[in-house]
Amino acid sequence: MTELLWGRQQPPSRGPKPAMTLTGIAEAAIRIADTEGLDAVSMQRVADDLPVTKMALYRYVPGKAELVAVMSDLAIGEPPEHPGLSWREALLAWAMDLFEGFNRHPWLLLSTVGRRPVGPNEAAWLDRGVRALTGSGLNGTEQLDSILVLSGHVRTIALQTATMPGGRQGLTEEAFTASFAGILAAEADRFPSLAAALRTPSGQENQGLAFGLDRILDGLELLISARNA
Amino acid sequence: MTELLWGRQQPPSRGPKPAMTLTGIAEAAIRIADTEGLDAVSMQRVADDLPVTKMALYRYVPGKAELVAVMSDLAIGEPPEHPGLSWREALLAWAMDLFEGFNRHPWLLLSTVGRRPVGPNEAAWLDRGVRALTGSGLNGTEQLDSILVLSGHVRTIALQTATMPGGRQGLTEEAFTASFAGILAAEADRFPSLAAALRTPSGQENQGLAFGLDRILDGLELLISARNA
DNA sequence: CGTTAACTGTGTCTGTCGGACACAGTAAAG
DNA sequence: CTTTACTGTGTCCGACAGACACAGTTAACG
Repeated sequence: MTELLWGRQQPPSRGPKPAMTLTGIAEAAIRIADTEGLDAVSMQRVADDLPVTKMALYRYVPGKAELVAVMSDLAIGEPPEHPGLSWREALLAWAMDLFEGFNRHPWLLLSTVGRRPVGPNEAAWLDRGVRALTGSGLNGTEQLDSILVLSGHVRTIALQTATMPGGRQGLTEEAFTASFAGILAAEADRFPSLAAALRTPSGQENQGLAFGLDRILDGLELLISARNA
Repeated sequence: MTELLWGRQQPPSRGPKPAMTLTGIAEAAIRIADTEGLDAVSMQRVADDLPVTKMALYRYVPGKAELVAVMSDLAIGEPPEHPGLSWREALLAWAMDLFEGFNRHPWLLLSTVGRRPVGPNEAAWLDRGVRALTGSGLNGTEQLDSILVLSGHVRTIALQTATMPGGRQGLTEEAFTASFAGILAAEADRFPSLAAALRTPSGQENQGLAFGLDRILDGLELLISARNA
């Protein structure tokens, strides 16, 4: 798995030249996932697009899980550079870039859940995040935990706002809030606090993202200030 | 879907008495998911455990997605009560309870991703969370966004630490960090900040959970203090 | 320059999955 | 006692991941 992700495969000397490349296969899979959703990515479907038979793919990829891992790392790509920013500005830009990446490929929210091998691009993202906190007074574990909180929040908001192609996410944002409001109007007495909170008009777009990032960064700033005092 | 979740189904008058109940089916599915993982929950598998034929289940549930929704809401259960706490203590307890719930049923981390209909128990959790912030000076949207940040962080940490039965999560925590460290040792020059951060010894268990919760709650306290000033 | 060995792409097959559909048995309403 | 609605069941289908054997192709080696 890690060998595939990091490109640690020596090219074979004998035998016919491979007609495809691993990245080519992954790019085809990404194209399908972008337009039709992650559920539409099957070995058969990817093979049809290349076009090649399904079993030919297994010469390049041990299984579907590995293909998803490769296409995920390829899709997130390298993190953008933002030189000359303070740690707070850099972390904010990092989080917004990550949010944009999740919006560009919403299926990443589904394919990158749980413990899994880290690919080179994901490692680069982690490196960029940690780099913003070097010299802040936080130790390495705290630096990693900080960007974990940030990325977790970005994921949370992206999952709520993203629209998945292919109907994996059956409800649109409006349908969701509408059905939620309807249920809660009928059961408002059972959930008084929640019903009251839902009565206040929601703010602008992506308010939840900015709100959480501001709170997290405020909390980090408090800790960093205490460390440097 | 919502009708099922909220028990809005009038019992039929004519015909034979149903031999099963929706909750009985969901409990069987929960038992399977707890011991063998979410992937082991198939219509056939649930039917075999009851025991009944697969198609009999479709008399109670329109499809598998609905079954998963029902079993998820049933598994998370009602939130524990913690009377007489400050808003910060109450939110902390709420987050820890949620973390415990995710640890009791790790498959909830997989079955409750993305926009989906809210069940009665999940609504109760939201209500308890929001209740802690009533009277804090935050408006309804901010209250909801606050518990969203907290629950998102709990999810993030639970996903990293939880061990899924059935091998859905192929890597143990040790195997993951070991492979990660191995890769990064070989490519330390490409990711210097990340490599440096990983060199510091990791702290005690669940440090990431406490770290993030402290930062988020600190940030919230800052905002609440500003509002009340 | 042949021979051989390794590698490629392919076709066939199996087991599992969710789900559609028709059918027979059963129990309550009229 | 008939009708009607509901139950559980058996059969069937298409899609899926993947195992396996096989034929064609190309580079290394004698």
